[in-house]
Amino acid sequence: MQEITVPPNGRPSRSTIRFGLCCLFAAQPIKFRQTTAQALAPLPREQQLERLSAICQHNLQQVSQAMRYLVEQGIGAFRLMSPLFPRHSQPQVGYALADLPEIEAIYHQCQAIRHFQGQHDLRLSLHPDQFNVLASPHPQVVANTLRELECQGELAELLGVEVINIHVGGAYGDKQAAMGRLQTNFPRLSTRVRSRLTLENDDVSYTPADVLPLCRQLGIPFVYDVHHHRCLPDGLSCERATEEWLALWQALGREPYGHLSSPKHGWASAKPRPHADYIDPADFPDPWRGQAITVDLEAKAKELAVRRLMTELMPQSAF
DNA sequence: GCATGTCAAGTTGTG
DNA sequence: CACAACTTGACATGC
Repeated sequence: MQEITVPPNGRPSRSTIRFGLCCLFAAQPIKFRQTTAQALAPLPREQQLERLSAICQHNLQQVSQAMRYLVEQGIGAFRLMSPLFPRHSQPQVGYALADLPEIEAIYHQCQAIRHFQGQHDLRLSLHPDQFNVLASPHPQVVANTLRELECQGELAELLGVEVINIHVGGAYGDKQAAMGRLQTNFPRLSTRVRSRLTLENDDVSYTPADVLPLCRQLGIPFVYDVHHHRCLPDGLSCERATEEWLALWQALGREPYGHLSSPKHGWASAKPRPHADYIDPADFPDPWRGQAITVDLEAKAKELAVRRLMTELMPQSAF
């Protein structure tokens, strides 16, 4: 294992802003593996588990490499791929971790990751995908969501992941009713999931003005995606939303988590939603300057985008 | 090798 | 009404 040297390039080791990378790498040779239920289905159970076990080990090894790189670069947060353990909760080919043939090695890898994360103050998060809808009126959808979130919670505990972030989901023509269903379903989650769960504003239905009160009622933090807020504005200014966002996390004694990205086709385009390769420093919200927060950067150029924004913003005294 | 269609799952808006 | 977009490609198949 390489010796970690922080800071690189003579820059200060920590700004008050902690920047985060999402899931993947553009240039670094760090790749995650996957498999599909269809590919597994024809195999005997034993072979399915062998294959899954190998993929899990590969992915954990890649996480270790990713974390070492991030620490070297002064990048303080990392969003893990949600299918790190592929098909974990899938009804037909899903599995309990204890069933994997190499489970001892896997636990050992997890422990090493958790230890490294703690040693280097690297903040880990998970962002289970769009199929997880606690506000759905369909019991089956909610049941699938609960099952998947519990798998994510198990993973989070093993790896030292602090945040499991999801969206509220669909509106079904009545946002208040949908948010009520989410509140009803929330207590059905285990403590290990509830203690990590956060809700994020999206760009089609739920704005910060919707999600902030919901989070307050549930006693969980709000992840502020400022790009979504710009795509789907509400009565709240960025300043106001930022104040409430920070207050919520501070009340819980935790460091605020936000998301930032730039529009691929510019703000004037008809569709500002798709993410650009890099972050335009002008898109960094003024009210966020100087705050002790974590900002995940959603940019196609991945680690290159994080490094570029950090170099562009660091020299300024505001950081 | 390389190109291409497919992958568990939900919901919404667009063409 | 089919399909892309969403945090994001990688896998599996066929040539």
